[in-house]
Amino acid sequence: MESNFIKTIMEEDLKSGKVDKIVTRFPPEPSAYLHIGHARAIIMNFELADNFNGRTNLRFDDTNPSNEDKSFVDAIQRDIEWLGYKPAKILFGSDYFDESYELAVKLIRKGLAYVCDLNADEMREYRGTLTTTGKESPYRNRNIEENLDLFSRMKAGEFKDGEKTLRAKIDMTSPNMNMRDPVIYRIMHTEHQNTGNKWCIYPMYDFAHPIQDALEGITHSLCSLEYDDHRVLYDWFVEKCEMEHVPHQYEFGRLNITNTIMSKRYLKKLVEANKVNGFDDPRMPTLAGLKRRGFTKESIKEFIISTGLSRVNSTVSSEMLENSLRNDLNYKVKRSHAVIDPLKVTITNYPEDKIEWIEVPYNPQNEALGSRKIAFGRTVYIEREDFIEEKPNKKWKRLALGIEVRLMRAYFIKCNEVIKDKDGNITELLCTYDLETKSGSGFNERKPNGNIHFVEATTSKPATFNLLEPLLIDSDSKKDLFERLNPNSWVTSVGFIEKALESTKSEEKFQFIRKGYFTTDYDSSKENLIFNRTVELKSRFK
RNA sequence: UGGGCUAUGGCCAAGCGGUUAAGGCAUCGGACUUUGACUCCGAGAUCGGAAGUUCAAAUCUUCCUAGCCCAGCCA
Repeated sequence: MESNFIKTIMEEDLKSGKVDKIVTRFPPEPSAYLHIGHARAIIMNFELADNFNGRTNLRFDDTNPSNEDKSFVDAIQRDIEWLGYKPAKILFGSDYFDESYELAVKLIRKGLAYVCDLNADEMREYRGTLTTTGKESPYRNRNIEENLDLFSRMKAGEFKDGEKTLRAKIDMTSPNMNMRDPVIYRIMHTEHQNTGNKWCIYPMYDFAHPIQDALEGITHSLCSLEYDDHRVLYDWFVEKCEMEHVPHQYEFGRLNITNTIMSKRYLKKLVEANKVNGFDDPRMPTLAGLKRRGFTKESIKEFIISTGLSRVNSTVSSEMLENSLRNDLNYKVKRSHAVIDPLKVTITNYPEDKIEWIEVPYNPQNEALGSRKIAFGRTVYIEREDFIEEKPNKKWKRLALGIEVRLMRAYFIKCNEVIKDKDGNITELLCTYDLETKSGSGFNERKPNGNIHFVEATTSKPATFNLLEPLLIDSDSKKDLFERLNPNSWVTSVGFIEKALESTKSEEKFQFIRKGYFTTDYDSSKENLIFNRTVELKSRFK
């Protein structure tokens, strides 16, 4: 990882002796699946700590049972494991409910917290606005005994939701809204995924988080920019609760990607409205979706690292993510032949029943991947887009009427005739091949007008290709999300793959030559082959 | 005169008073090529603006401008 401001801070803290070990934590709220934006937080927390031989905890931030669900904690754990990280500890905010209750009592005893009877509307009024100060709650000066009594009765369930809150007594005139007597405990008669019905009061994030960090010995508590002005509150709680260990919060900018929805709320809406097939739909920017689509953990790490870390909310172009996948897979993966949109070609001068098997390395740039044989015969399929009747210009490096191209790893073929149906659609090409031009023969008399890939008709296997594009197409507006959806985000095409791939297994990755990187989908089987196009190849054409 | 944060090529991002201002993505040239892929060469910024401090400033100061965040009993 290259230099960034947090890494610099850690180096300095280690050097000055402020800390002797870096301890970070990743604190997701289990209220949805993790997305690529979270990957920045995960990867930075783990990599930074690891860089200094420190450690990282996973702590589920489950202080609001109305949002959270066990299924999400499981999904989050799977994703982190997939990325290859092992938390030093797996914890829950709810593990600290007893301690935080005691600390709240401590604040009351110190005269720094009070039970408030204002309802939500009243509290909003009393809070003031961005430009006007707030005014003190009439309950602000209850005596300590009364506060203690009321708070224990809140805990005991004597009051209804919203009837009372516990608030920190700070400063209603502070220009920082967070300091205007923030609520630290609210009443919620809601069952918790971890603690069941033990509690009916739950701590707020601003109170719970610093305490948990302190209790856990976190040294560098990383979060996103919007918590910047919560930091004084964070420090206030650590100080007033007299925490032995003093953690520090550092904020970094969020990562956005062009054409990508990065909001939990929207992702949930897409799933709930059935606009996608669940959180792991291959079009989703969730880690689970990216995995299914074919992204590797290595590519995601490279992307995050290469994107850096700063105090700017950045929007990186999606090409950068795609590039990281291509870089990772280029030498790593088999390169095979697949025809996604087939056009039948008959080689009229090739024997009727003959099939030739030609030995071809899987990846000429990585011999370790071995080789297989590809078939050639009288009938083959090429990509429909690789043929045009009349060669439009000298740049056209594919087939055309009267033009000769090389079928990769096989022979030169020349197109002599185009067969069309009554609507004028091309249904078949009649070509001739030249025996002398066999690949590897050293034939050098003529140059073909390009090289195109193909698949032999009788030996190839039918396959479905999922051609995935961004879910979001309309970048410029603040329009409703559903109006910005790309109607072509998932186009399906039926074509053929070479025989050697017929036993491919779920998640196996390939480069289909000239067509892009593909991954065998979870639902694929030998009888029903399905591939997801992860990304296309780069192209200078067009 | 609410408060906080940010500003380096199209997009990210190093840089922390003295370097020809790293690198990646994108773009544009060119070489190579049985993938219009890969690879390889080559091209581009004086650092939001204005003043100031200094022998010397992207790096320090001041003012200005623009953008983002904050008025949940969400996180």
